[in-house]
Amino acid sequence: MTIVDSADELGRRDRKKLETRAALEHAALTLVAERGLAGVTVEDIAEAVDVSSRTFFNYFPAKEDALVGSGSASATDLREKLEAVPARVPVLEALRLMSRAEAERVQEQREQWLLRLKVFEQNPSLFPRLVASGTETERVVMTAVARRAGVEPGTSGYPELATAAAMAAFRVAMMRWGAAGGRPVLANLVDDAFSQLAAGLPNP
Amino acid sequence: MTIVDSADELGRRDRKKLETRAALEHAALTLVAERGLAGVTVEDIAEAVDVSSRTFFNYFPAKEDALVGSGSASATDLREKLEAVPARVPVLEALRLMSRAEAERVQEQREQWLLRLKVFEQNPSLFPRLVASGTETERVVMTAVARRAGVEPGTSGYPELATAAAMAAFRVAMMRWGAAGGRPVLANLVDDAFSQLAAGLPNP
DNA sequence: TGAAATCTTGCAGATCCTGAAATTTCACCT
DNA sequence: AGGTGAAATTTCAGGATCTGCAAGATTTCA
Repeated sequence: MTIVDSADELGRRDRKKLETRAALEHAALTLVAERGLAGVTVEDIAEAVDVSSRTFFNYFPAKEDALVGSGSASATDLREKLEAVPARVPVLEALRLMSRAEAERVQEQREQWLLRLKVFEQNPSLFPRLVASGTETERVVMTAVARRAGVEPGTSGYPELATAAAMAAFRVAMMRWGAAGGRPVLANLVDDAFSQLAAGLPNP
Repeated sequence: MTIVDSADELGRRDRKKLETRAALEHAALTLVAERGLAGVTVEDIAEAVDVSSRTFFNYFPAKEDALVGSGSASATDLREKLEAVPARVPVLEALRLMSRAEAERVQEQREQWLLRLKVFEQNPSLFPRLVASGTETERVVMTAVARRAGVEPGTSGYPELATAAAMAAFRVAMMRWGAAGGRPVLANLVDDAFSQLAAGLPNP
C-alpha cells in the first residue's frame, strides 16, 4: 500500500539518484554564484547536499561538470530531434527545427538556465567546459547530419561545418537570451541566428 | 665578444625564457603522444627539460596548457590581421582573409601542428582546451568585427555569430588538414569552408 | 663592480580525483 | 515479514595538481 510512485515509472532508487544529482547541480550553481568558482570546494557542495565528497565524484567526474550538469542536451536526445524532421527538409532547416525543440526545453527550465548563464558569465574559465560538454554531442549530431546529407564524414567537411555552425547559432541565441534576462522568446532568437546563417552572413 | 645575439633584439634572459617555454611545450607534446595524457605527470615534463616542476607552473597555469601552448594565435595577432583588411571588404570575406593569413602561420610550423592535432585526436578530453584558448581570442575578434560591421556587440548577435562561424570554419579546415596528414594546402581548405558559409550552407 | 630586477627552486599545504574495501540502502522474492 | 543480492554510499589511503612564500641564483643596468 505504497503511495503512488508518481515520477515516471521509476523506482525509489532511481528517483533518489536523480534527486541527488539535481541537488548537487543546484548546490554547485548557487554556491558558485555566491562565492565564485575558486571559493567553493567539492566538499562544500557535498556538504550542502549532505553526502560525502566521494559521492560527488560518483556523479560528476570533476567539479566543473556539476555546473554544466545535464543541462547540456544529451547527444541522443538531440539526434532524435534531428531525425524526427522529414528527410526532404534541407539540412540547415532541419538543424534549425532541432534547435527550436531544444530551445523549448531550455525555456522549461528557465530559472536554472538563467542561473547557469550568470555563473558562466561571472566565471569565464567555465565557458570552455560548456563547449566541452558539447563536443560529444556535436560528434553525434554531425554523424546524423552526414547521413542526412548523404556524404561521408571527414571528406567534404560539410557535415562538420554545418553542425558546428548550427551549434554556434544556438549558443549565440542562448547568450543573447541570457543577457536579456530571459525576456525574449528563445526560439525567436534561434530563428534569427539561423536566418543569418542561411543568408550567408551578409553584412547587416 | 659574444656571438651575435641574433634572436630579434632580445637579451639573454628573454631568449632563455622563450627557449624554456618552447622546450616545455615540445616535451609535453612528445611525451603525451607516447604515453597519453594520464600517463604523463607535470614532473615528467619538467624533468625532460631539466627544470623543477614548480618552474613548469611559472610558465603554464595547468598541465594541459602546455599542449595548447602558444600555438593558438594570440588575440591581438588575429585582430591585427583582421584590421589589415580594407574596410570596404565585407565582414565574412575579411574573416576569410584573416583565416588565410593564420593558415600560413600554421603551415610554417607544420610538424608542431601535426603533432598537436594528433595528440588532440588521441586525447579527446583536450579538445575543449583548444576551444578554451580560443575563447579570449574570439572575444577580441568579435569586438573588431562589431566595429567593422558598425553594430554594437550584444544587440543583433551578428558579430558574435559571424565570428563564431568563422572560427568554426577555421577549425574544420584544420581538422581536415590534420586528418589528411597535412598534405592539402590549408589555405584551400579554409577557402572551401568559407565558401560554404557564404553560400548559406546549402545541401551539398 | 654593485645594486636592482627577475627567474628558479624547494617547501608547505590546500584541493582535486581515484581505487579498494567496508557499510548501508533498496528492490525483489519466498 | 524476513532474507538475499545488487547497487549506492561511505570511509580510507594516496597520488597528482596547483598556489603562496621566501631563499638563492642569474641577468640587467648604472
